[in-house]
Amino acid sequence: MPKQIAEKADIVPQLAEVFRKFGYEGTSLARITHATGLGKGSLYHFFPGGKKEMASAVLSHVDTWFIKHIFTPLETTTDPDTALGKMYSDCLRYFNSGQRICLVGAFALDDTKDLFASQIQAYFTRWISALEQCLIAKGVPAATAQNHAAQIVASIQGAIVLARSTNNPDLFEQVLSNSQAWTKTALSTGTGWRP
Amino acid sequence: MPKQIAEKADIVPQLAEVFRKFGYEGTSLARITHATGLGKGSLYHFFPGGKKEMASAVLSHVDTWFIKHIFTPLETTTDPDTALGKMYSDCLRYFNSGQRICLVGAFALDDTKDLFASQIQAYFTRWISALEQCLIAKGVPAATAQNHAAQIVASIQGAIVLARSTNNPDLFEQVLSNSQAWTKTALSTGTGWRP
DNA sequence: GTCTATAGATCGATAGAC
DNA sequence: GTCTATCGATCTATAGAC
Repeated sequence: MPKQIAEKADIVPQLAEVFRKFGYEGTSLARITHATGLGKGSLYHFFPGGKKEMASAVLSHVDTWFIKHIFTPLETTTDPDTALGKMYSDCLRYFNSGQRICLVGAFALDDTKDLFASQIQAYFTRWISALEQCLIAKGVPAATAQNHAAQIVASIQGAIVLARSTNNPDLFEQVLSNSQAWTKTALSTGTGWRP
Repeated sequence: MPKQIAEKADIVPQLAEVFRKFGYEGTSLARITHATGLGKGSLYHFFPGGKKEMASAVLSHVDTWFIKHIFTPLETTTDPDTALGKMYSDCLRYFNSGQRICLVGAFALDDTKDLFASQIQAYFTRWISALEQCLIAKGVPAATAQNHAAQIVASIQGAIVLARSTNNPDLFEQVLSNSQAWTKTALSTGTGWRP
């Protein structure tokens, strides 16, 4: 018989989906109790800091996932092309072709940003930096690698917006596919890396 | 002496900044009354539909601005390069180097999207379509023009996220500058439009 | 056209029984 | 650890005086 006792590790992913769906302000404790099946008493037992601590735990959970599956592989790979391909395919699955938003990016777009500024900043600077290292390993000049890394991350974030707005997951895959092709072929054009 | 009577045309831009700052859910009527100096009675006089009608009016206002300054020039120009340059510079100013968000894009990232689905979809499909026409006029093959148009719009939307997240407006300008350079030079590389 | 007063619901958070 | 009951604040929206 399964234990009746909830665990933080089980709750956080459920919280994540609620925050994803309604945003930080739109997420009420009533919606959380409904989604998790836990009363407010239980929630405040796990998260004494209330809603803010719940959202912060979700951001940390997201960050941990990206560190493991995206950032570290990019930073430590000896096969940049494969690492890049893995990033694109992992992002495609994680963001479910743009139907699942990036919570960190969404929080950045209103004053929720101020509540979680350091977590949001750390996530994106790490992503861009990891990608930059991988591009340098691939042979991109160090002077422009950061530019291109930012370009790629921006494309992914924007692709989520477009796919949701137009209700067209194909648009997400299209933008990522273009971005990937551009990254892949840019080094083999004779004149070297171009913007 | 200026008339004491408020006009919708004066209120909507003020509403826009409130929705931009706090998002749809985070925008309360109390915050709106504070920002506009108008009581609830006045607000409901102009917007009988309440908060939802206010947000809808803001989206229409944004859409009208983009139709005039961005979409129509792209669609009707006989000088594609100049039109593209104007789009980039207008976006740079409008989004204030990423410090001012795209309200349409922000609304698309949570369930607010469902409330304004048709307005959000119309905005982005028009933007991509206008850009596609301009790229075709520039000589980009019709088969790939839509892809590249989506890529550019995604970059701009993502650049807002990045600039805000990293608290670095330079990143916005960097991504837009890269995107522009890529668009500008892609046709003059001998092998034609890539990727 | 603008205001205040207020309704009725819901908000985040707490207290205390079990 | 989980629940219900409840607090005070805030929410959107309305009513009605001026």
